Amino acid sequence: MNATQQLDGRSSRWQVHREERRRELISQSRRAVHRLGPDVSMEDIASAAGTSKSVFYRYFGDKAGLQQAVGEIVIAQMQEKILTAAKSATTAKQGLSAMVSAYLQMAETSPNVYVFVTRSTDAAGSAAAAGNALGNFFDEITAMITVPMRELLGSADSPQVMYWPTAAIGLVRSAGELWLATPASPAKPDHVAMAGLITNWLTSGILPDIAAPASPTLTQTKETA
Amino acid sequence: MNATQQLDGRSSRWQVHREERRRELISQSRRAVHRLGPDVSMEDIASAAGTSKSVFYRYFGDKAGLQQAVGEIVIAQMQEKILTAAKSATTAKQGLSAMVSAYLQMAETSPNVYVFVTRSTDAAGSAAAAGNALGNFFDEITAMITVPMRELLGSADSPQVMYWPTAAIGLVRSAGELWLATPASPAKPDHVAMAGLITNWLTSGILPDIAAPASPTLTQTKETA
DNA sequence: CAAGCGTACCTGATACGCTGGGTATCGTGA
DNA sequence: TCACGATACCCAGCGTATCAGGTACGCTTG
Repeated sequence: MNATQQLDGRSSRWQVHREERRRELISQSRRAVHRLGPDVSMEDIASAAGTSKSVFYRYFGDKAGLQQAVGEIVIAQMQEKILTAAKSATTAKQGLSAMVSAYLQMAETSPNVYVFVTRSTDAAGSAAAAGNALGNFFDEITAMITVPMRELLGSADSPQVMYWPTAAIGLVRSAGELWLATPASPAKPDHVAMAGLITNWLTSGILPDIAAPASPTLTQTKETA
Repeated sequence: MNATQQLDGRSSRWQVHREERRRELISQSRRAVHRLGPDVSMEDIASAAGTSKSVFYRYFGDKAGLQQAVGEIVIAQMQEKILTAAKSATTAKQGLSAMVSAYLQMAETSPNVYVFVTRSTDAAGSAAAAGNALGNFFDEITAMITVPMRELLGSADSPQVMYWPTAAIGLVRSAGELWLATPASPAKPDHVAMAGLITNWLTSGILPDIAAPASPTLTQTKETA
């Protein structure tokens, strides 16, 4: 019971060390995944970090914990970028565009880390848990949409607030991953153009593109305007 | 060289049997996954089908092969439902709505099978292959949107045709899985309402819901009208 | 033409290798 | 003494190898 006190010098001495070490382990993991791919084993991650598995299991519990820890770092960096962009944004659409752009940039920075962080690691069980515990990674991103949207709409439990943020993330994710996997070519949109396309699809849907079969340049212009 | 002929009756006599058996194994697998969850081992599937692993590996190569085989059956059933609904559809939006509805119904029929079929089984490797080889399951569904869309727009390689179908599937998938995982409550939209919401988001985006914070009923009406 | 043997292929089962996640044991340093 | 960290270990699960049957086909031969 006195263990809850944590006032023992022999305990508190480790606190700072643990936090520091944890950050270091996460950073090393990120590098290892970036180099070795999203399917790295815990053992390979550990040895790439110059230590052994037991350390990682002590710090993160299991592999899902490590994925989540790395994911939080990645999200934090993304969030930072979004917040600076949001300062100059006036409309909700501009804020959304900033998020899409940040998402693409995150995935682009290291596809391996992106996949690693994104995979849900099952962990859950039989039924439809796949949708619910969607890895906690997307949950955090979803919250970044849900919160502003809720105060924009007022109603807290409308189907829009309940489902649209998740739906939007799904669209961004799918389109982004395909874009990421597409080999470079003249036809491939660049980062900005892709973010514009996606943002327009989210806000206005596909009908405008059907009604007026505009050139991609036109569509892109519509976004930046 | 005469081995390429393959006219030997000792070989050909198995053709019909193999096809029949294969269908039976897929059907048994579907049942087994439905009962035992999406994480069933090959051994459990085999014993549930009254046989042993070796048969399954002979017929499907590996687990990914089995997943794909089951997936094709599921897609075929879904496609059948869509085609009948598409006969009475006149606008592209109605066709889209039919697809969304069919997708939701498919997932709803057996969440376990849905998850089993949906999971990509990695199989791919290091880089951004996750987006490209998205399991072949979503690829087939994507094609169901791409083909009509291409002839509607004319241009075959516009970014819209390249990316929107995948993006749309991503939206449907995310929203559908969250909807599936949501416990039943008065606030939860039913099948039809959810399909209407999703279809509207795909065609018109979220702006209409923001500009006029309509009640869900209104939004739903807009779709059925 | 018909009996019979060899052939091609399928079936189902068990045993095994291997990888990878997660745990328990034990030595070590402040 | 206590947390740390490395090694050894366990276990599940995928995929492979091997083996003993079983049955229709087809070619040969009397």
